[in-house]
Amino acid sequence: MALTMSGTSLDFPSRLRAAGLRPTRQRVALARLLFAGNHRHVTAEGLHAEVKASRMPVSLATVYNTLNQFRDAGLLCEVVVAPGRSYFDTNTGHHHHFFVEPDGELHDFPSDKVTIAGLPVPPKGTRLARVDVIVRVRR
Amino acid sequence: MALTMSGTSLDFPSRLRAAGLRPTRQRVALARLLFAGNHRHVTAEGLHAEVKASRMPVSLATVYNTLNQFRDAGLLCEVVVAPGRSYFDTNTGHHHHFFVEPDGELHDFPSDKVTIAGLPVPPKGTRLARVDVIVRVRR
DNA sequence: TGCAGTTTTTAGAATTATTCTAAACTCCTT
DNA sequence: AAGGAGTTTAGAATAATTCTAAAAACTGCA
Ligand SMILES: [Mn+2]
Ligand SMILES: [Mn+2]
Ligand SMILES: [Zn+2]
Ligand SMILES: [Zn+2]
Repeated sequence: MALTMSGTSLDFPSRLRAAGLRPTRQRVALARLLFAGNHRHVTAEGLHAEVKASRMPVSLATVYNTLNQFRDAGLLCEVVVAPGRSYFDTNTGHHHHFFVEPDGELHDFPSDKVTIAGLPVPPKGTRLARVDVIVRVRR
Repeated sequence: MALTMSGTSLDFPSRLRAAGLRPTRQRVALARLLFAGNHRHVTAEGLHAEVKASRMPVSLATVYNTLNQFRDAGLLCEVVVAPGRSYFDTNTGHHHHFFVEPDGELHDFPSDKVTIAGLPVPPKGTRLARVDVIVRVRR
């Protein structure tokens, strides 16, 4: 019995190939930082600082490229909470966020306990893509 | 009987003074564009383009300054929907938004018909500031 | 109405987050 | 191993926003 988390494996090269991405050293290094443990909310700068501290540094341009590719491949989603502050979120399931100001921390909360009733129908000619709820809290 | 909308006046100098801001020509011009009609969602660039088309152009720096001051004074609120895209909203009451991608249009919908139940309590040491709901729709 | 003092405006430089460019490098198939 | 497509990278470029500091305008008071 392999030591894996339910539903995910630590074989990042395979997971990247399955997502249609070549498992390069850089992408595997970033995938490990992102997907080896609990769900995370990272900024490009933050992830770059982390990977720079490792034995296998990656350029900032590659961090941006990779985060965008992971998002486009559905491995991440992007959460915009403040002007010029965009987080990449390893939790791609339905959930919502607490945003703690002024620290800028972002915390998940499950959407299955939350009920949103009475949403109006989308404007003519559009269809629903996603509902984001951001609960802004202050210290 | 004066020709005013319920609850607001078109005497922008007075409204600015009431908000603690000197009624300069630039601020009055921008206030007229923002508050003379229905509620609006504007970007700094968009508002700058509008005022440039008038007889009384205003520098882009002043548009930014003024939008930030109006927001700080409670005359506007700021809505962030996409990376690098922040809207200033003349509707400062409780309400939520449709965001139409890829156009970038933002539409209000009233929050009084919407019920959000089951929100978890804010993290220890924080208290609720605001709940933003963004309904993302696509053409 | 004229001044003085303060606030505001402005052009342009600076900053920040992000994307682009194009040359060097790596991965994968044969 | 070679070839070619895909990827990485440093550095330049772009876009949104803020900062700087000098000029202009507002306001209260003479
Ligand atoms: Mn992006
Ligand atoms: Mn701002
Ligand atoms: Zn999340
Ligand atoms: Zn609105």
